Amino acid sequence: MAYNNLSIQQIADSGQIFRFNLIADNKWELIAGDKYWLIDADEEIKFPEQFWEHYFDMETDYGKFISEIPESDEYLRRAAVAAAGIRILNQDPWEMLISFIISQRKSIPAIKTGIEKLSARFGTRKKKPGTSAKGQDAYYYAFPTPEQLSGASLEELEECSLGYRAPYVCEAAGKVYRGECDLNEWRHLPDEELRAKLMSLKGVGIKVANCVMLFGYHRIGAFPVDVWIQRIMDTYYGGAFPAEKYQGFAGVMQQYMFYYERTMAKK
DNA sequence: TGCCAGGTATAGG
DNA sequence: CCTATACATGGC
Repeated sequence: MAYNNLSIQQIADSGQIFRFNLIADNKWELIAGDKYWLIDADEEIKFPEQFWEHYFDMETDYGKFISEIPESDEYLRRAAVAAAGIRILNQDPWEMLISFIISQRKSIPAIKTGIEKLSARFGTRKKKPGTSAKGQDAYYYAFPTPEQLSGASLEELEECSLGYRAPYVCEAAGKVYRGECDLNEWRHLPDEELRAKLMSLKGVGIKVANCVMLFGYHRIGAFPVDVWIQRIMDTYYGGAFPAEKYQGFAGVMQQYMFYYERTMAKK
């Protein structure tokens, strides 16, 4: 069966995930935590396990969100049409926390490089399932666990192009590994308390906290404001996006705008 | 080749 | 409370 509101390319380019890359014509490689999936976008999408179906949030109707956009908001309408295949993935809070700490003041390609270096250095090497790849290409590196990353020295972290963020990653890894920050327990917290917990970590401000909430805890009401979203708000919304119109799912609109604006900028 | 990147911590007013 | 500034390093 074919699915609604599902575009591999749009999701891979949406900025919510950093280990989802085009490796050949319509062939995409996706690594989430310690899992790997080689997707052939020429074929009809078939989820290899239930894990991936939930990961892609297939239980949620995104058409319903789009239908909530008023006709009067022409900009958001256009954005939603252009980005209608985006879904908010159910990613791992730990991976999102580290990834978005790294993301500050970095370009998306540079973020990806840093995460790959971290994974190659501290993550577990695993065989790629479902491919005939040979040699080095037959393996991938899982995202490092808190235990693996907390074992890294500050110097080793710096060698992964983390720059001034290395101490932030070091501290977060230690606190999570030692259980001072129980990211799974935090799943039960209401939004405000969760945000406060995240921001108690050094290197996590309001924007990174909102990204971890949106992408790692699936709090789709969270609305991260970065330079792109700020520019959009200034240009089209007089400085403030009317998030109250999208109670509980403003983060979906954020993704539509972020993707659309960046796609337009490339042309 | 320089400029800038999915921001944040910190100091000073 | 609010604003200005420094910050490491890669990618284009």
